[in-house]
Amino acid sequence: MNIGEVAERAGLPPKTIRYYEDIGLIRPMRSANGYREFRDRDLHKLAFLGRARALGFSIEDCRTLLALYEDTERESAQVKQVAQEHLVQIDAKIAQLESMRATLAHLIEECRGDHRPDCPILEDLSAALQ
Amino acid sequence: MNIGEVAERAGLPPKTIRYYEDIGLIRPMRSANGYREFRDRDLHKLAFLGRARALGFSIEDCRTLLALYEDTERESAQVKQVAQEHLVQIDAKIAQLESMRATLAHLIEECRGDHRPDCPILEDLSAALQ
DNA sequence: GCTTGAGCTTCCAGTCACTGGAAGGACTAT
DNA sequence: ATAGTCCTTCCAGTGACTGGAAGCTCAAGC
Repeated sequence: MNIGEVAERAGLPPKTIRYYEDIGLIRPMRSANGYREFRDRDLHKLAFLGRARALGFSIEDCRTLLALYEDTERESAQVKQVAQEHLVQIDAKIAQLESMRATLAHLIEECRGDHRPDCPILEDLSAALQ
Repeated sequence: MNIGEVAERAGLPPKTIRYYEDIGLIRPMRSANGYREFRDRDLHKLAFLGRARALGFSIEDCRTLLALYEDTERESAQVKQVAQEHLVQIDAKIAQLESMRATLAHLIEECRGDHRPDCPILEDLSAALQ
């Protein structure tokens, strides 16, 4: 398979696939013409990466997960730990966004949003000292 | 005020304040020795920026909000619109994270996390191809 | 055989909002 | 005079791509 076909099937842009090769996540073969030649195994890895990225794992986490995936001697505890640490990060981000959301939604409610200049949103932002 | 004091009082690192000057958000004066000389107005702006950034507004949004803040002729509707668009983005991010969280939490529950290699998390990731 | 267009290659630069570090000048206290 | 802290500028790196330029390869049609 060339990069276009594998991109289609893995659901990743060709640019991203080249980038993943650059950083050593995959190692496709090369045809005589210099084109990358992807095998099923590469496609499978790329799909794995796409799914892991969609779950928000960092590239370094993906590297770890891929290594665990290829290691038939792995202990599932190792995988679970990576996933649990990621879940903690996700929860932290959600909490931060919820907090922003609450403040912002409150300010928006207070603001009349008309042609007059007085605005509780700007008042809040400008009252940030202390 | 020098940059150290204003950094302390605005709650922003000096590096960030220099960066904000670089991109034209603030324009502190200069003392004869080449040091930046911040006035109350600059401090106020920096605190405004810190608060807006803490609410997740992008730098470009901050630029807009700061301009509206300084424009006594503004209509509060303009401010409200910027804030509402930002709220939509926050909601989208929260939804995305909640979706990731749900999938990940489910997979983590399923995984025994012991010394054996079989792992529903890796199985899910590797089953990404249709 | 030639042309056209799509697909592939590499390389460089840009994104966003900083952050770290180096090299060196200015100020303060002893 | 010295030491230590604060300030300056400039350059490079972060994460994970993404856009674009310049050029090679391939398949189809005339």
